[in-house]
Amino acid sequence: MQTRSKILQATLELLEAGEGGEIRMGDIAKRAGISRQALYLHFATRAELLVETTFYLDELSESDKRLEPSRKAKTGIERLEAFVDAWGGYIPAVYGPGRAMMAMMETDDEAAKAWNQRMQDVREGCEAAIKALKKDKTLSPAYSINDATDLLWAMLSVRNWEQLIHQSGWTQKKYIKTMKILAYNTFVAAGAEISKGISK
Amino acid sequence: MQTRSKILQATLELLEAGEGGEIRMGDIAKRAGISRQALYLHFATRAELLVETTFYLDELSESDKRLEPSRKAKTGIERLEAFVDAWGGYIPAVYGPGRAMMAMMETDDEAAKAWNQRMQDVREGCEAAIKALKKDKTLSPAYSINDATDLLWAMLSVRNWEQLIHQSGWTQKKYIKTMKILAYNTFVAAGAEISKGISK
DNA sequence: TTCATACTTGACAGCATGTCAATTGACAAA
DNA sequence: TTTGTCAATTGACATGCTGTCAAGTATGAA
Repeated sequence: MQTRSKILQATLELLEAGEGGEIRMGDIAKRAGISRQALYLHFATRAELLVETTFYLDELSESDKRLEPSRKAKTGIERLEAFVDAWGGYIPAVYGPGRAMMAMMETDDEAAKAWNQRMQDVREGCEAAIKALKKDKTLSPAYSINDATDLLWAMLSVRNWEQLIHQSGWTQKKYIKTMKILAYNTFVAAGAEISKGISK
Repeated sequence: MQTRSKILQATLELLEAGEGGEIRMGDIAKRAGISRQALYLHFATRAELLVETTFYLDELSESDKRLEPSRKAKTGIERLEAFVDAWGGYIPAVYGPGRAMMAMMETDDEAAKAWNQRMQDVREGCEAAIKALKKDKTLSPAYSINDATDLLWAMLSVRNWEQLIHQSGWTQKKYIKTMKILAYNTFVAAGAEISKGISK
């Protein structure tokens, strides 16, 4: 049972560092200090290994704890901001495995389903924030709940993060700060009281 | 010289239809009605073929003509809207080849450079629109020119379109309409006169 | 001592890209 | 008519990856 963890750990490390190109099964084996075949004793396919790696990552980083402030928020505005903080702050960690999974989506149905499931969870977070705004009557009248959810989901997508960080060279801090402003300006109805978190 | 066109046409057709998985060199050859090896007589690598296909597509759809209304716009606000119309309307056509190119970016430097170059062109379009707003003093004070450009670029990215159309199931019409509203609300300073184009 | 379990070693099939060499067929110029 | 060139064909092959298979090894428990 220890080998399994060694494999997952090695996979994670390679994916996080992984600038140049694809990570091969052989690379992971080497890093974990075992034979390539031993990988297949624990994970039937590359896709399965990647999926399990994302679950492993969730355990490691206690991803549900990150969402606590968002769930505890009193107002819709606070909830929106807390969610941007929580998920936006988690993206850098998911990005390694996520990139690999997204690359596999073209060819591998298994991987596609797994990744889409995880992204659906994020959508639910978006929806909860939007609904909290709606409940407070601070949701902008420009969008329905569904449209606002879709839009927020797209804004906070891994691809969008990738674009801003890697193509535009933004820092993580700038990303969070700007996404908060953007989310606020987009979804909070004009005239709603200004949240303290948004200062400047 | 005719074979070359047949190849490019076949590639385009396959990429446009291409729902299921990757398009192989053999598939393209079959579709074009020639041998797989003949492809390599015209294009050294798969990456090169894809790059040339995007240029071919530009010719076919007279992509520069699409941008004319944007360049001719009198006000910054009009220019922003026209640009969203032009590029947003072109995305469905680029998406087929684009998806293939983006998938190759992980592994192929050549493809990555070519696609990034094309996306850089889009960025210039974004920048021009933002600068036009700035010139009119209708750019929202929340963002610098660079940040606004990066943000608009991300909003109008192919990935964002993909997310909204394929994950959220939006129609193209809804996409254009909503992106216009979003761009307007985000980048146009409060108090600036309302453009006719944005009506409902 | 015996047996099961986890791992290793090495070979191999499948499948894609890209290369190479020999051949065919058409068309043009001497 | 002959010769040369050019585009395309055919078929074999190297490479590099994933995933499979079979046989062997080490460790620890019964």
